[in-house]
Amino acid sequence: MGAHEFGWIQNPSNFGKLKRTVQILVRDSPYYTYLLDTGLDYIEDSVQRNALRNGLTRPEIQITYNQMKGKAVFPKNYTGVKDRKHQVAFGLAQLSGGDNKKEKAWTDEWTAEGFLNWALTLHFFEVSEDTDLLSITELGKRFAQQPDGTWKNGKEKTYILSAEEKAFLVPVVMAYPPAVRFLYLLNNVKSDNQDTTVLLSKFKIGHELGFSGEPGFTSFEESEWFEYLHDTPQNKKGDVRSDVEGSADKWARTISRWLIALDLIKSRKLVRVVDGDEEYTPHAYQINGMRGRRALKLAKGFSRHHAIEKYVSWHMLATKVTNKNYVKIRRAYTLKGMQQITKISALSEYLKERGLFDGMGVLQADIQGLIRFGLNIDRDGGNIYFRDSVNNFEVPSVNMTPVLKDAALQKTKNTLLNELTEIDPADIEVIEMSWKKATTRSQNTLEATLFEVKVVEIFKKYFELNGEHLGGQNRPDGAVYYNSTYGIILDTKAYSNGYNIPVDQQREMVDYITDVIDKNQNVTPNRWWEAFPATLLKNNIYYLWVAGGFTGKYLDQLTRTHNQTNMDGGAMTTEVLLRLANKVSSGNLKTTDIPKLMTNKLILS
DNA sequence: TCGGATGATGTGAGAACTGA
DNA sequence: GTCAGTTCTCACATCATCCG
Repeated sequence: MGAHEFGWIQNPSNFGKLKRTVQILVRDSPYYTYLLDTGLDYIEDSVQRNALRNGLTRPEIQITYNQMKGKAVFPKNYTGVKDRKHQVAFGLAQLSGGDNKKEKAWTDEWTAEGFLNWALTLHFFEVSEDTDLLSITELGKRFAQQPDGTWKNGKEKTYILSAEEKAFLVPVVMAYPPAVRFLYLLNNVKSDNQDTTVLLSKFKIGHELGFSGEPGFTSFEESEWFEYLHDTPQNKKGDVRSDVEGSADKWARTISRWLIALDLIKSRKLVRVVDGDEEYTPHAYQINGMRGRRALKLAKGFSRHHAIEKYVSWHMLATKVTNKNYVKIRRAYTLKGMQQITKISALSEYLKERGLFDGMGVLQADIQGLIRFGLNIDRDGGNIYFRDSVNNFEVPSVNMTPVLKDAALQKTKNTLLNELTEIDPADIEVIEMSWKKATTRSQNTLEATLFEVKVVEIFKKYFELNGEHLGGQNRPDGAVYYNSTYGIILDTKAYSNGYNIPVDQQREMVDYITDVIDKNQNVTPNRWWEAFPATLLKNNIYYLWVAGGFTGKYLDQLTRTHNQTNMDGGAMTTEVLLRLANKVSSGNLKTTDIPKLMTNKLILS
C-alpha cells in the first residue's frame, strides 16, 4: 500500500461536486442518502456495488481510498476498443464528480481521484496510511452541513456557492499554501501605476508556483507563448489559447477557478502587442481588491491576528519525480528545520544528521520551492526567517543511510572553490551531482535531471550559449548552441564510479546525431533538433558526453561514434567543464574556441 | 471557453531469466 | 543447483496537453 498523492489538484474546480464527495462520508447527508437509494445502481460490477454498500452502511463508514477513487473498468464481457469513453463507473467519487443529468453520469477515475485529492488537500478527509481507509474531519463535517448553493440552469456544470459556503470556505482555502501564493503574486502593484494591482497570466503564476521547473511543474514562458500564438493562423488561435499550457500553468488555472468562485480574484483578458499586433490570453487574473486582500491578510496574519494555520502534508512537497518520497521527506525536514533554525549553515547540519543534505544548491532550491509552495519565508544572506504557521504534520520515519562523503571529492570541490574565481560557488555543486550514486533508475531521478539542467545552465551562463535542457525518451539531455556558429548535443551522466559509455548509450548518441543530420520526423516524431536554430549547419554541430569521470573503453566509443557519423565531439568531466567555464568567463578563452577542443578524445582544460 | 477528458508515459512490483 | 543481480511484463500512477 503506497502513499497516496495529494496536494496538487489538476481537474476539479466545482465546489458543488466536492461537497457531494465529502457528504459520502457523512451518514444520512443528502448525497449519502442518494447513493444508497439510487446512485450505487450506476456501479455495474455487483461485487464492487455490494462492497460499497456494505462499507457505507457499517456502524462506522468504511470506505477505502481506492473505493472512493475507482479505476479503469470496462463493462462485463466487453470486447470492443479499450478507450476511456467505454469505461464504466467503479468508485464513489466517479459518481459524485460526475454529472447526473448527462447520459454518462460518472466521471473518469483520474478526475475522481482529483475530487478525493481535493478533499484531502483542504483537510476535509484524512487517509490512514496503514489501512487505506478514509475518514472525515470535523472541518469536513462542517462543510457538508453548510446551507447549499444552487446549480446554474439546473445543470451540474456550474455551482453557485451559498453565502454561508463562501464564508466557510475562504479560511479553508487560505490554509492551502499554493492558493495563498496565488493571491500573494497578484497583490503586487503595477510598476507604472501604484493604484493598480498586476494582471498576471497563468504562465507567470505557473512559473512562480510550487516546485516550478521540475517534472510535474512544467510551465510555458509567457513571451514565448505569445510569440507562438502570434505565429498561429487566425482560425487556430483558439486551440493555442486553450491547449498550450504546462501542468504548473494548469494548476494555476485550477486554483484560479476556486479563488474566482470565492470572489477573491477575477479573471480578465491579458493583451500583449506582438510585432505590432494585439494578441491575448483569456487566462489572466487580478486580485479582487477588498475580499482578495482581506483573505491574504488573514492568511499571513496581521497585528494581533495570527496567520491562518496552513494545512501541510509531506505528500504535497513534490509530485512526479521518481524518488519523490525521498524528495518529499527531504523537503518536509527542511520545513521542520526552518521552524526552529535561522542560520542556513545550521539547517544544513540539521539535514546532514538525517542523511538528507544534498548540497547547498539543492537546499537553496528546496527553500525557494517552499516559498513558491506558498509559505511565508524570508531570506537574508545566510539566514532564513520562517514567518508562517503550519500544522504539526507527520513525516514517515525512514532509515536514510548516511551519505558517505568522499574525501577526495570534497578536496576537489574545495580546490575549485578557491581556484575558480569567476564561478558561482553554487555551480560547483555540479561536481558532486555528477558523482552521485543514483538509488533508482538514474535516468529518471530528480538528481539526474537536476544534473542535466545544471550542465545546460553552466553552458548558458558562462559560455554564453543558448539552448535548453531536453531529456525524456528519444531526446538527448540537452542542446546548446552559439548562434549559427556551433552547436553541441549533450549527454550527461551521473555515475558514482565513472562512466564507461556503454554500447547502448553510444548507439543512442549515434541516433541523436543521425536525427540532427537527417531531421527525419518519421524516425523521431518529437523533432527535438528544433532546439537548434534552423540556420545552424550540421557540420558545425558536435556531440559531447559530460560526466564526473570516464572509465573503461570510453575512448573506443568516442572513436566509434565519430566513425559511424563523421561528427566530431568528445567527453568532458565536470571539473574540466567548470575550469573551461572559468577561463571563458575571465577572458582567457573565447567561446568560439570550444569547437577546437572536439577531437573525439577526453577534453582537457 | 470551462471543467473536465484523454491517450501517453513512466514506474514499481513481481515474474522470468541469467550467469557466476 | 543456487541465488543475487538483471531484464521483462503489466497494471497502475500521473501526467501534459487536449477538447466538446
